[in-house]
Amino acid sequence: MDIPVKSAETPRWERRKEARPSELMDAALELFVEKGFAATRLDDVAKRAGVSKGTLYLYFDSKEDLLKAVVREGYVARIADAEAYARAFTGTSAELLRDIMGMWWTQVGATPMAGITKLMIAEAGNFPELARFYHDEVMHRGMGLFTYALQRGIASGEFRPVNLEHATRLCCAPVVMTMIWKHSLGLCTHDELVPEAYFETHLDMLLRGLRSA
Amino acid sequence: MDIPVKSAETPRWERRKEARPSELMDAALELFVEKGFAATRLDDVAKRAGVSKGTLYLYFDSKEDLLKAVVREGYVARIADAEAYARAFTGTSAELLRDIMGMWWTQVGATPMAGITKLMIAEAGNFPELARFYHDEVMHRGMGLFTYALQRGIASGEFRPVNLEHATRLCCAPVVMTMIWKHSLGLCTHDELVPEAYFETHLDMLLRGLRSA
Amino acid sequence: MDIPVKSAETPRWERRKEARPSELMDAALELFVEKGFAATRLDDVAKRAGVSKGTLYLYFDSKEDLLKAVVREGYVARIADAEAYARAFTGTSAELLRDIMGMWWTQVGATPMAGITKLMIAEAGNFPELARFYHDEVMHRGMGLFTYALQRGIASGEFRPVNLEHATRLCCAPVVMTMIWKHSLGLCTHDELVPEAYFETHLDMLLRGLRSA
Amino acid sequence: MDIPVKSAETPRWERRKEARPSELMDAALELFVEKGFAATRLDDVAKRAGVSKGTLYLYFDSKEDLLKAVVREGYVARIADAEAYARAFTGTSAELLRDIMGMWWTQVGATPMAGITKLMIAEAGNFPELARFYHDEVMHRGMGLFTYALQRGIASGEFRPVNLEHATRLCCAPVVMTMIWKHSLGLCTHDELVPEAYFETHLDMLLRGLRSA
DNA sequence: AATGAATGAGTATTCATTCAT
DNA sequence: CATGAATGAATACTCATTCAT
Repeated sequence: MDIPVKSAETPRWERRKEARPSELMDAALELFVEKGFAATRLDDVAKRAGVSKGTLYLYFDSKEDLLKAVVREGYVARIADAEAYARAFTGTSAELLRDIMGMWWTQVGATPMAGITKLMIAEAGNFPELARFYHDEVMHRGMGLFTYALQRGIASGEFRPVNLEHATRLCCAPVVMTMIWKHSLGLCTHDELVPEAYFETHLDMLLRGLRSA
Repeated sequence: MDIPVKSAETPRWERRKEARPSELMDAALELFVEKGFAATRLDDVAKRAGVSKGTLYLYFDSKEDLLKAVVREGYVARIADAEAYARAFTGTSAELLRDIMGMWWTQVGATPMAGITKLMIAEAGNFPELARFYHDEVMHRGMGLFTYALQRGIASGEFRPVNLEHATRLCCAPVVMTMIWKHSLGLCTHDELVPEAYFETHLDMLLRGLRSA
Repeated sequence: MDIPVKSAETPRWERRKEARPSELMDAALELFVEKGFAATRLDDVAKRAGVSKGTLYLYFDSKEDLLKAVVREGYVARIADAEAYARAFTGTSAELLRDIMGMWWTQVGATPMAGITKLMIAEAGNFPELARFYHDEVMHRGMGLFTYALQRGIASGEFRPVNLEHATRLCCAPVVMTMIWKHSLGLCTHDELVPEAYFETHLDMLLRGLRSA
Repeated sequence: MDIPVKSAETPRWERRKEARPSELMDAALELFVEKGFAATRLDDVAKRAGVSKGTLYLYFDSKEDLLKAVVREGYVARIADAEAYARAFTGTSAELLRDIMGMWWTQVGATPMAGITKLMIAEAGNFPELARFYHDEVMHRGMGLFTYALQRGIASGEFRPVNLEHATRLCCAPVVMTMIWKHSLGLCTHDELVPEAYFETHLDMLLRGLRSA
């Protein structure tokens, strides 16, 4: 049994109990988004996080469990923040729509986490339970924010009465599409699209469409 | 992929010889869309098409080749038809927008082929070449139809001048999102959404936003 | 994609659909007996049977399934034969005992299958379902043969009345022990023991103990 | 394996310091016997002993070393006691046989240590050196006790002359089998067998078989 | 053309062992 | 002494691909 000589500067490992899970989830997020669930090797996740493969299993029961953690961790807090913001908002509903959309893009759409949406779309068929969680806790609640703003504007007479379900989706679709696009087909083109400007146009058109009278 | 010339007599057991490739692609399409590329087993594709796994390799060089064929097959001729339709159109640009959207939904969005879009989004990262093909030959040309209609309306004074790139995307986003939704998260809920009605609202809002003056 | 040049004399594989399962079970029996269940690698089983690891999975669902097949296959037919023999036997009960014991040793004890007994003892804790099968279908039925002979001898007055349960076990124990011994501790000594002679002594002593009056 | 000298004062938390090795061996014995060597996880051994996995390595060099310690520990002194008892015995040889068998069962067979026999049978193939130790120091010496009693009885004319090797094994087989049974297949049935009564029958039959004249 | 038995590279997962704290 | 986070070698199992029939 040979005991390897340890070099002074590279300890074989280091205790990181608290930091590990999020380091691992960060690494996993990047790879899952880039390659998809199946094509991501746990070896690579571990390597990117700078640990051995075995270490992954100290924190997550399985590859699927890791995916779940990434998805759950990524979103929920952010949505709750936005809900609180909306409830406390006192300006016009048009401003509220603009703010929600802006926060969504800044805090999610422009971050690596936007890839989660693409991921969930790709894997919904393979993880029905997770898909339902994502649908209920992320998509539905996220869309609820827009429904709230629209309803608020209609109630105040700021907007004309419209089908809420439809209008909600019309608010979200361009944002979601942009997030998805960035992580899929957008990878193979050199888009000139500036999301912020695009969303300005979106809001402009939308508000014209919602204007009462 | 050479498809053999069919001999003059057609004994019963040979009946389907030239139908094989598309039967296989149909089976593959369903499974790729449902499970994703990696999670689809060629065993299952073959079983669904009622042939043995070996037979797949008579028609396709590899799993990847099958995916490419499925994607390429999916869009053949349809866009060209729509392009011809648009060029020949003589009504208002609003009507043209409505027609293009309607055809797109009817001929693609409402068919299993809508799943290809989801598929490409999921696999774009792993098959850049295929993604580029899909982007250039399908998405870009498809979006070009809307750009054409918008440009036509602006030129005629029917629409106010808007950023064409942005407006094009705003036209498409709700349709693409609906196609994707149907094949992913939509699977785990019982949506009440009626696409046709939704697109009516979409057009209504859009045209209000485009109205000149 | 390089296609390897095939050498004339070693086809990469050969169709053996009928013969495969028993070839694989033979190989597995040897290794399971020699090394135990856990220490046997399926790679080695495959190699010993002259096939690839994947081929194993064409015939058996899992390592555990392979073990079950080996155990089931090994025994049941032999027991049924012996039961038929006993029922049809017309000589003295002492002769029947001797014959049963002789057949048991010749057809099982002296063959590699004796190792299954050792295997089941080692793995009973890990495969309760299999252990129960073995207990019910092999041990219990095997012991039943001796019970039958003893009962027959007592009924005819050839043997004195004895506790049947105890006597049955006393008949079997030396035979089972010899089988187990051969495949465990016996491996590390150079036993002079000649099983046939030992069983002669066993029968001689046993029959003295059973003699009526 | 060095057991550190215990310091004079014994604070409460140190109380068990010198008991550790045997607590660990007790835990290991139970698990090795129940699951076999390979299927026993050191994590579980440590948990059952109420220590961390690392602690195991303070006392034992490896899993194999632990097994060796468990086996060696199991028999210590007991055989020597029985040998002394036999040498000093002054009654009939039949009584001596009964006593030896009774002590063996009471002090070993009926205790968890009986499981060691099963363990060695299961693992003899994988640990030849340990198997040889167990064979020489336990089985052979244990059987020697019966050989001694038999020889004594033949010399005194109490027993008829028999093949000593054979008779010794015939004495032991039912006892060993009962120990093994209890820890393997016996686990999956509700045996009515009362070992003490069974051994009475065994001795009765045996002595009838040994009776001179 | 079609089959399906056989292959073997690829990967998720386990667990004995190490060692900084 | 004791801990438990970290390691990485080992292995069961999967599945795209091949090719004799």
